[in-house]
Amino acid sequence: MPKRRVNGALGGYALEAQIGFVLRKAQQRATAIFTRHFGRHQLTPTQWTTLVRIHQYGSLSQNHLGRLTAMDPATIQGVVKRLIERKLVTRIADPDDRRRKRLGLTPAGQRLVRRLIAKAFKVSRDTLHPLREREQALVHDLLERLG
Amino acid sequence: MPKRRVNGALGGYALEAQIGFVLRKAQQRATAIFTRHFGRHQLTPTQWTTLVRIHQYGSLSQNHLGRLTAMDPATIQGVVKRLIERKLVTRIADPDDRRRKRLGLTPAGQRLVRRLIAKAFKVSRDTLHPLREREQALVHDLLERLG
DNA sequence: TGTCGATTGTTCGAGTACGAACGAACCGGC
DNA sequence: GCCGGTTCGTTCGTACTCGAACAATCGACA
Repeated sequence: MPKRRVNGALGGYALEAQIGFVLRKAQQRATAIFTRHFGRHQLTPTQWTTLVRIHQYGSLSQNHLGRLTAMDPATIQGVVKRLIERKLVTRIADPDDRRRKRLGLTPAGQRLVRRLIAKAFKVSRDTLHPLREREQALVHDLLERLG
Repeated sequence: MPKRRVNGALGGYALEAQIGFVLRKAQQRATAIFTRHFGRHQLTPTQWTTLVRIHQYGSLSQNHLGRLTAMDPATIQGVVKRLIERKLVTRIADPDDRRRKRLGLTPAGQRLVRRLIAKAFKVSRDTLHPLREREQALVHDLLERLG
C-alpha cells in the first residue's frame, strides 16, 4: 500500500460529530424559541437574564451582575445601558465604593418581570419538549458540568 | 394564612435551572476552548466550520453553504467575505444560474484546513473532557435532538 | 410568451460576545 | 503615608446573529 494523504475525508473529521457544532445549533433553536415568546416585548435572552438577576438580588454592582449572568464587563455594560434607557433599570452611585454603581429595578421593571415569568417557564418547557422527562434532567446536568 | 404575592422567589424560577442559561454557558466555554487553540491562526468557530464544509463539498453556492453550517444568509455573507479577503476562499459566478456564486477553497485554504485538523479534534476532546466517555456520547445525542 | 411565486445574495440596524487598553478607586503591606 | 496589585467600569475594534427589506434571477404554469 502506498502512503496516502488524508484530504477529502479529513481523517474522519465530521462537523456533525463535533460537540461545538451541535451545541451551537441547540443554542440557536433555544434563542429562536425565546424570541417567539419574548419578541413582542422587545426582550432578548440576556436582557431577561439581567432583569431576573437584579430582581433576585434587589440591588448589586455591575461587575457582580456580570459574573452572575456570565457576561463580560464590556457586554453587561451595553445590556444595562439599554435597559436603563428603557426605564426598566436604575443605576446609582455606591456611597461605600466610588468605583461601583448599584443597579436596581424600576417599578416598571419589577412589574415586567412578574408579568413574564409564566412565559419564561414556557420557553424552557418548549425548548426541552423533544426530550423525555428523564432526558431533560440528564441534559441539564451534563451541560452544567460542561459549562 | 393571608394571600401572598410571589415576588422574591418568582414562583420558583431559578436561572440556573433553565436550559437556555446552561446552554449559553456551555457554549461560552466551548468557544473559549476553541479560541485558545485557534486564536493564533485568527480563526473563529464559524470560520472554521465554513472552511471545513467547503473542503468537504469542494464547491457549493453561498446559501447552500449557509444551510449546511446553520448560518443566516446575512451571516454567511460576512463570514465568506472575510475569508475571501484573506485569500482562503474563492468565489466565482455560476454559469448555470446567474444568481449563484460558487465558493471554493484556495490552495492556501486547503492547506490550512489540513494543517489544523488535528487541533480541531483536540478542541472537541478538551471541551468534552469533564464528562466520562459514555456521557460524552449521551450529551451529543441529546443535544442533537434539541438542535 | 408572459406572469407570478420562490430562490439567491445583499444591505441595514440592533444586539451579543470578547480581547485589549485605559483611568479611577480600593486595599494590603511596608 | 506611600506604593504596588487588584477591582470597577468604560471605550474601541472585530466578529457573529438575525429580522427585515430589497433587486435580480429562475422556474413553473397558464
